[in-house]
Amino acid sequence: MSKRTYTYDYARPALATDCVIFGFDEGELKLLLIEREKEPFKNMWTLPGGFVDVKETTNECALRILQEKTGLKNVFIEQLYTFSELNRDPRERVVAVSYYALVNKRQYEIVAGRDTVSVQWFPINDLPKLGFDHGKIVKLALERLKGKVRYQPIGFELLNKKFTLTQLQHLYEAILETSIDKRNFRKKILGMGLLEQLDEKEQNVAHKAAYYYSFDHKTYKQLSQSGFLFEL
Amino acid sequence: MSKRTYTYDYARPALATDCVIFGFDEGELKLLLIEREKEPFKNMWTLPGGFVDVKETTNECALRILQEKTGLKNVFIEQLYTFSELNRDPRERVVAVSYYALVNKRQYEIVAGRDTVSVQWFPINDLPKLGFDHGKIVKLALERLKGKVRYQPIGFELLNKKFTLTQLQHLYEAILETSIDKRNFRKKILGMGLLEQLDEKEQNVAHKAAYYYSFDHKTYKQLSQSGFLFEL
DNA sequence: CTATCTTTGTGTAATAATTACACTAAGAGA
DNA sequence: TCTCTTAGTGTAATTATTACACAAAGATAG
Repeated sequence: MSKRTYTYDYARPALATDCVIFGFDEGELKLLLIEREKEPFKNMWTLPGGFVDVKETTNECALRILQEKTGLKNVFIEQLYTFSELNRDPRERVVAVSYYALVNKRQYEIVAGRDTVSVQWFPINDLPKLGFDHGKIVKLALERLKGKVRYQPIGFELLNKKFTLTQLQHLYEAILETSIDKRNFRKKILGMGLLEQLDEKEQNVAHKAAYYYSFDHKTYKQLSQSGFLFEL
Repeated sequence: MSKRTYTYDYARPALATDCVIFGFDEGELKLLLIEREKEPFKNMWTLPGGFVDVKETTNECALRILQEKTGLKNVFIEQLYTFSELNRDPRERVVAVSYYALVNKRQYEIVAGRDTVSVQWFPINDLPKLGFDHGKIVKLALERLKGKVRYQPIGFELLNKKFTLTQLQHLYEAILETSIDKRNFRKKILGMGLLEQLDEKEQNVAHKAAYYYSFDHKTYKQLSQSGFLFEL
């Protein structure tokens, strides 16, 4: 492939995306980080990120890089914030559009891809020091997740399609960092009429088996169009 | 000034900012638009926007362009969303970081600046057709404003430092597109303890004069740090 | 100077939402 | 069959939200 260059009348910042990937496991919120293979921040942990191609949207870029570097595909992402401080990348001026992803950990194989030494889930309360300004991005993503999870049913992206009410409660407790009364939680979440109780129960548990439920996306879509607000 | 050019190994999108400017007057929410002097969209109404200089943050860029094109300075802005669709600008690939601004209309002189034929306030319910994808940006900004105004005291940016409770109520009614009960509104907003009643009343009104109030930013800061949530 | 007009400023009762709280049922394993 | 663990359930007390009407102020017009 022949090398070519691109010339403009004015200097342009490079444009990149970075992605904060949330998972949920063992009652804990986790973050997927990658260990960099190259400078800068070689062998340090960072968010997966990379440069935006001139023929893709930032959304497409975030999804592509997620797959290239971690093996994740078809995940739920939302734009978070655009970071444009002048020295956030030591190489040159890079403006980063950040995203957060909510991933069902069990559903995917994690693979260290291009430019990455390794990929690993970290508990949110035990993160390593991150390269670039990624600590700041993670902080903002957490705040956003906490705010959003209360009035939009996005938490379900972190669980299996079928889940028990206790799993769902633990998820909310982990994200919101509170404890929730079991009876009140069930009353409220079932009262919205958005969970469907399945005929199936947990298996291989050494105690009373819980029913599985699934989130009814179709009904939610209808209701939210007619002004209904999901609110926990 | 000699012309020079900038060369990179990979093609880069141009980076710009666009700003949705909200004002409030005569009980109505308004938007400040500019009429473009040049192609594309010559003589059409658009949001004030322009390209990011390689030595400024997008925040700085939005503030600079606001001043250059409309004369507004020192205004409250917040980042909204980054738009990166491939054909949003007919000239070339432009990624735009959008902002919204809340402006006290009375406090500033509006001046048509660089590249602008004229600048004008439009009622939010009677906007002209906008150039680029700016209609979409305005729609998102409105949604964001509606959501945010309920749990952050940002509405005050649209009013004078001293305002009457009726003015404040009308502001909320305009943004949220509802009507609010006067007594319940006052009970709630005064109950938060964030408004200070001044010794001054309205003047030159042909009816009972209302007391002026001001928002106590200092107390709000303290309270919000200790977990208090403004919520209307 | 009196009557009229407009808007301010105020309280209470009815209803709805949220919180606090404890025991039985199921089922695996010892 | 006993023990252990978690599932699943209702009610009363408290708090928040809603609905609603009239006297007081002050300018203006006659």
